[in-house]
Amino acid sequence: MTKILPQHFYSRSALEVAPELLGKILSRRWQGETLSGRIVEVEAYLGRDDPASHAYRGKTPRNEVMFGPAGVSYVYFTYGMHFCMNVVTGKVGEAGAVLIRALEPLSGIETMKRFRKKTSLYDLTSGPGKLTQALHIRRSENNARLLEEPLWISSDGFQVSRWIQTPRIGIRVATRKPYRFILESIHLSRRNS
DNA sequence: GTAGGGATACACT
DNA sequence: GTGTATCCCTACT
Repeated sequence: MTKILPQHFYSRSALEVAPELLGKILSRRWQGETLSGRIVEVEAYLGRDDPASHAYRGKTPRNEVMFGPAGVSYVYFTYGMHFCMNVVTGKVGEAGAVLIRALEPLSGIETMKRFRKKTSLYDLTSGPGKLTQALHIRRSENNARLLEEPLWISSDGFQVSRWIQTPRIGIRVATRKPYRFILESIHLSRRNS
C-alpha cells in the first residue's frame, strides 16, 4: 500500500526534504500505464545563498515555479536535448528545489526501455536526463502538482537505513557544498562517488 | 576526452 | 533588437 506524500512534506527547506525523498517512489501515469521508480539520488538547490541554483539571481520566466508553492514539479530543458525534473520545496516567495537525479526502475520497465531505446536496466533512469526520458517527462510537466496523477511521489513504507551526502555533480560553482544525497544503489548516475 | 544541440540570461546596440 | 557564453547532460570515441 502506497501513500502519496502530502503537500506539507515539501514545505520545508530543500536540505530537509532532499534526504527524505530517498527511497520514495516517483510515478508517472502515461497512456493507462504507470511508470515508476524508487528515488536513489537527489540534489538540493537553494535560492539567494546558492550560486549553483537557477534562483541565485532572482526570479526569471524559467525559474519562477521555484518561488511558488511547494509540492510541484520544476522541469527545465538543458544542453539542447535533456529535461531535468525538480521538486519545489519551501515557502512561497523563497526559492528551493530538489533535483531528482536517479531512480531504481520499478514498474513500466518495458515502456521505459522503448522510450530510452535501451535494453539494460541500468541505462533507463541512472541520470537526470535519462529518467525524464524514461518517464516521458517534458516541459508540459513543468509546474505540475505532485499530489495526484499523472505525476506523483509516494511512500511504500520502504525504510532507508543509510544515506550518504556528497558534493553535487555537473556544477562549476559551490562545488564544495555537500548537497547531493544518495542511497547505496547500482542505479546511481555515477557508480563511485 | 568531447561533440552534440537549443534555451536562457545578460550584455550590448 | 542582436551577440554570445553558459548550461543541474548523454552518448559516443
